[in-house]
Amino acid sequence: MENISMKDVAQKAKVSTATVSHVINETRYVAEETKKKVYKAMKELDYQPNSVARSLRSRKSNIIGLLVPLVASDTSNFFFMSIANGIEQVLKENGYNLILSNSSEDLSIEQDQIKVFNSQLIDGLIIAPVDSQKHDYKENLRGNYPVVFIDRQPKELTSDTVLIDSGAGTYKAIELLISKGHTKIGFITGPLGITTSDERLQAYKNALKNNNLSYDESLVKIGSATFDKGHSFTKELVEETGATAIFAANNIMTMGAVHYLQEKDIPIPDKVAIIGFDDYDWLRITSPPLSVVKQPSYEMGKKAVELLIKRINGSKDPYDVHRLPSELVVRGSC
Amino acid sequence: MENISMKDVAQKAKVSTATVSHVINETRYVAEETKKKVYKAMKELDYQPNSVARSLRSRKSNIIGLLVPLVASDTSNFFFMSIANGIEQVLKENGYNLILSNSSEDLSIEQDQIKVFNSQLIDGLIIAPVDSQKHDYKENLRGNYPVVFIDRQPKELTSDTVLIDSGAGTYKAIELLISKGHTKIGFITGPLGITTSDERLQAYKNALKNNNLSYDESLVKIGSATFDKGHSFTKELVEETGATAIFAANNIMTMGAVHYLQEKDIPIPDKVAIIGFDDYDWLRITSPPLSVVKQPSYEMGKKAVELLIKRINGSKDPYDVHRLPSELVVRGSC
DNA sequence: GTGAAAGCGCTAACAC
DNA sequence: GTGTTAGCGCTTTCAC
Repeated sequence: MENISMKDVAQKAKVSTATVSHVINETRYVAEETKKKVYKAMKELDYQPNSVARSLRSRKSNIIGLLVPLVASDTSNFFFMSIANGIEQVLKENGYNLILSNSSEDLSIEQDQIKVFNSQLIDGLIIAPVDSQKHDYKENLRGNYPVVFIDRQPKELTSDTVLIDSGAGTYKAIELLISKGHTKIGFITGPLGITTSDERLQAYKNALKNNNLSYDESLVKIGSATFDKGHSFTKELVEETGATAIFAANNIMTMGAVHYLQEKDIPIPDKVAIIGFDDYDWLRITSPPLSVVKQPSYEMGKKAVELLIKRINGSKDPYDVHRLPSELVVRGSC
Repeated sequence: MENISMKDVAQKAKVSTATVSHVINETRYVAEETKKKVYKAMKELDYQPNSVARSLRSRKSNIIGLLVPLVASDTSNFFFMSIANGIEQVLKENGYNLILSNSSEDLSIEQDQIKVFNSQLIDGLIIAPVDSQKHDYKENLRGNYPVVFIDRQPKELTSDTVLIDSGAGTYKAIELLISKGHTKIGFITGPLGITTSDERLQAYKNALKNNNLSYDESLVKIGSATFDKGHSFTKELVEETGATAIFAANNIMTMGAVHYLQEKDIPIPDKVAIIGFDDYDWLRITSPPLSVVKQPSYEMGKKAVELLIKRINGSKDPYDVHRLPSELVVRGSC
């Protein structure tokens, strides 16, 4: 199939390409009669505007990049995919499209993907950085497009950032467990060094301190964020450390923890209470239904898009960090 | 920040833009000395090639579109997101990028999104069509890029198609239930008319027939694919129709069904056996762990990409329908 | 072994 | 109200 260009339309409608362009973009007045001719020619030729040429000329692609750290495991992706979904929705309403890209939680892959984005393809980037604390993103992110960081706070404030205050939800969860009389509360987390993990552990410590409980290192288990680690950490905490309550600081380890308790027929919450992280439908089907700290992922995506579009439209406001509240959802497991 | 173009690099390196281009793309011989000069200039200027200009000129964007029908509910997306993940992975290995787009399971939104793609932006499209049986995609999909259909078979074979033979897994599941002595097997499904649902229902009927069980319409519940429908259908089947086994034909209704059984403390599988659809980590945490029909979503994404890239590279083979096998994973719930 | 220059399809400044 | 035309940054043909 041959490609129809604006020139073809212009010829057929007996007008100039400028007129065709202005009809399409409604960017200057065109007489009704002329418009009609142009529309007719477009229809007859089945004209499809070439968005690449348009982007080149207008220096605007209407495409937004999203770079998230998905790992192979089936479940850890839910959170970011949920965000992606929210972002996609809001972008569409604003006439933008989404390029989804995956850093696989690997810094060098992330840098490669950023290089792809730097080649003038996108109007803006939303990124959940792999290594927000040690790595300096200023060096890589020097494409001439605005950037919004999500979920993890970069060490320097060089862009707008949207975070979830997961500390607050964690703090409430731990306090709830304490109020129910638990003194040995196990804390299971993925690797430290990303802001979300650090924040949750800090909230755990604070809650203990403010309630006159001493911090016991043996109750804190740190390892890769996997189902199996969630499982084995819970086993250790319950069997060896004598924990009567478990807090899991991410969704996949939550599942591993629940799995262990159900497998051993340990009564929840009578023998061991548990509070998990992230709220998904599947948590409703455990028995009893799981209490969780819920993160507003959709809202985070939405907020990120709003900030990004504001920047694309030229805002020069000082960079801002937005914190969305996390919420403690109390169900039967504690 | 000013934009550095190839011209700047050429000037700095005292060569022509042609040479710079050939150095970057390794598309004709360039003397080592010259190459070095060019690389040096690129580095010093921090040159980022403009992929939009490249696409315009070379008529190749290295971008693939993916159009999937996600709906708002948190869980129904897992399947397609899992596919997206697989696709993204394989594309990256081949130097392509992914534009993710969402039809929201709505035909008119889908057509709008296809129009966006038709504007010469993408080199190929992978689509899980909303309405594969009634709607004729030939009319919309006339961009000059190859297309691969996934998950749902379009009524006419106008493109390569990758499907999962979910009928085979369903058949095995129903036969297993029959072999355990069940004669009243409830079947819960989302709306018919999409090939996957139709295929699963047909397999159910076939399994009954081949085992000399009569088909009882009151055991088949058809409705929107939601958690709550899965819940209420199961309730009706167990309380009113007297079903002793449940087969749920998609993942979200599976969850609703399990939720009902656990809520009512109905012993699984002693009182009611259940087999669900799609295999995710969270199914391991139900008690007992759920038996499911597992779909190879990653493999489907991978196969779709392979077919698409073959077409992009000019293959003129006749269109092909690939069927990937589904698998019955037997755990404790039946 | 390298350069000059046309042109991909569009937008927008300038002209009338 | 509309047309002419330069040029976005790159690839590629033709020339030497």
